[in-house]
Amino acid sequence: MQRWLMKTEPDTFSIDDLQRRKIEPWNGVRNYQARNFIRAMRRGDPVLIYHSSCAVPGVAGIGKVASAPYPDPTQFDPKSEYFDAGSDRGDPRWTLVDVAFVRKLQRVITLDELKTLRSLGDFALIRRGNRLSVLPVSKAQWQAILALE
DNA sequence: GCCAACGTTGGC
DNA sequence: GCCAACGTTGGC
Repeated sequence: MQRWLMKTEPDTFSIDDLQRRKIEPWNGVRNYQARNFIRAMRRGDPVLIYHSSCAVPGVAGIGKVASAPYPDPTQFDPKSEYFDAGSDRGDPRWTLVDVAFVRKLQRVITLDELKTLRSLGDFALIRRGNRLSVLPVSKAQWQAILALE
């Protein structure tokens, strides 16, 4: 089992939206490194849901991977903002998983707090200039983050 | 294959 | 809204 962190912009899709929907196809990831992490996901893997590009960026809740990785259908939909004319149906370029709601945190654990957590070690989320929207979280990092709740 | 231009992400 | 970081594109 591996642990992950997935970013979402709460103005577009927040932890509350995930709670209402219960399960959501996590479409629109269009970065090869993030895609490769998605392809390594397995059903049941725990996921930190992170709110980005908002007033208080931080970890807002917990989800879990609820499907095997499969081709992101939006890449073949010309009407979708995620359409990719270069993707081949025989060998789709972009992959997603379904993410299920597990719980909201009692409070958002902010990026500011995470930056001060020495125990996180080298963590991609708090590296300067980081833009990865899907990244792995070690067991130690997972526990250190949730200990702040 | 290099690299300048351009686009996107995301914190502030 | 600004801008640093960095990925992608395309001319050469």
